Amino acid sequence: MESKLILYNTLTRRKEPFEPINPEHVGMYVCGPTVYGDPHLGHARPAVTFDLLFRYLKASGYKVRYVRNITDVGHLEHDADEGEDKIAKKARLEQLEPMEVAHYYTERYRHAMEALNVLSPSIEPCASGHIIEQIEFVKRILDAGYAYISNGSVYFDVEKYNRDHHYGRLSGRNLDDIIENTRALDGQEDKHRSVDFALWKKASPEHIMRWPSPWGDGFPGWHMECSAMSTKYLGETFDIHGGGMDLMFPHHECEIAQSTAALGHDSARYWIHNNMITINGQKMGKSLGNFITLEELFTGTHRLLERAYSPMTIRFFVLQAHYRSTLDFSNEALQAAEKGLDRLMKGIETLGKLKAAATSTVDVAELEERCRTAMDDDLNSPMVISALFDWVRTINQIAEGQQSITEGDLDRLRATVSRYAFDILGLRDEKAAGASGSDMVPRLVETLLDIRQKAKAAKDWAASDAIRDRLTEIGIRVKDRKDGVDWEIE
RNA sequence: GGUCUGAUGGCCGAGUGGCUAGGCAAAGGUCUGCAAAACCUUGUACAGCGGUUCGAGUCCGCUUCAGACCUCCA
Repeated sequence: MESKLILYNTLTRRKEPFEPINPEHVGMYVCGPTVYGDPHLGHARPAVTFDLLFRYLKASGYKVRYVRNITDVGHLEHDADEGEDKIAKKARLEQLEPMEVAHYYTERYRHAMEALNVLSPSIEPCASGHIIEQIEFVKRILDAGYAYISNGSVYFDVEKYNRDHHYGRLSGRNLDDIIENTRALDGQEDKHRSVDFALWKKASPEHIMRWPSPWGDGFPGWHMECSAMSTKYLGETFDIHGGGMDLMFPHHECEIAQSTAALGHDSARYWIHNNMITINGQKMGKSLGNFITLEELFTGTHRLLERAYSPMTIRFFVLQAHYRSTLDFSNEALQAAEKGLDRLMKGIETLGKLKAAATSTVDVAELEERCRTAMDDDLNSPMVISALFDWVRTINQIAEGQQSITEGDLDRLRATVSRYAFDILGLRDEKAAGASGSDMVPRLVETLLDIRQKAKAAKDWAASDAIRDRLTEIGIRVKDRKDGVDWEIE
């Protein structure tokens, strides 16, 4: 397994060569969605980013076990309704069983992911299905002496932990700063200190989602599921832990503390964080009221949207920026992405129709080399796209007869383009996919074009143009080449 | 206030010491019976000031501005 992949590790704040624990296998855990609302543009970023990593690792020959959780237990709601679980709250408002809500939004999430051509992870565990594992994990932390029981809840003793380890090493904080700057919240009188966080929370009588535990009826704290489920499916040490940058603190910091307390060491070796999507330079967020759901994006039904954008446009838009940069949303940027993607897909269609020649004037190996180097350098998908665009130009030049390519080179070029555009970037030719199923249309078009060619040969421009105009009307663009005619669906 | 990012041409967005990123938009041209498509050409972009260096968008310092996290958040 020869790989030169370099990944930026948030833990060390630098790019490091990726070396899996087991040379053949990679274990990867990514924080998935909380299923109490529709998936939005923000969900697309980590989903596509880690899909890219998943795809690239697989394409590089690794056997990858990719675990992405579904948070269906809900987190605590601190603002309006004290201590009420988010999903329970939603359920109460919509008069549904909490699991009904979770199931509904899980399905919505999966459909959106499918539309974005995000591969299904190897395992998609939900928190509610792993209560036992979470209770066991809490017990281990208690046994290790880094937690305390208080009035039916279990809290992590951050101060004690920090005496033996460094609480804040992922996010670059130290405990004194955190203590100084932590806002005092209501309803936390059971905690010894404000920085302590809940491992298990006692359920109030009206709390719907509850499970029995050694400490009484309650529910797991919101950092617990990731520690418990990653350990269960990937082991006590695994390769990659991913998620959005906003989860770095406190979520991932607490995960590290929990694992270190229970296991004696951090479980993940490479911590990878994707940056946020912004709207007019501002973070997209529920509280800001400026978030756009994926459904709204696909249908164009949001006041900020000039029109609908296809799932592939969104995917391409995300891939055109490096995952560690913020990506600013705008109609203009999305429309540019849409046109760019169109150009790329048309280039690939043209590639499929190229004819081989006796000699090559192009260096096919260059593309593979550029793409691999770019991906190896911390998943630089914009550079891959840039290389592909350069080759679209070359492909068009070949189609125009300005350059030539041999049969062998053509095969290699097709394989490389397909590998990077489809297998690794995960793009999909939506138009071609929509038109497939029957070859009636192509045959019909070609028949008409044959007639037109005869008319052209006879200089019957009226007939020739009539055929072309009628085809244009129904969305088929006729392209006269040097040595014949080509066409494409508009 | 603490911690941490970032500021690139009309727009989006790569690039971390010297070599054209790329896309979109714009202008001119080529090809064509006319178109379309495609191709070619065109932009003295790196927030400001100072420093290091033979050489800086790229390193260092300061300034200004913006954003994120510190509270649920992808």
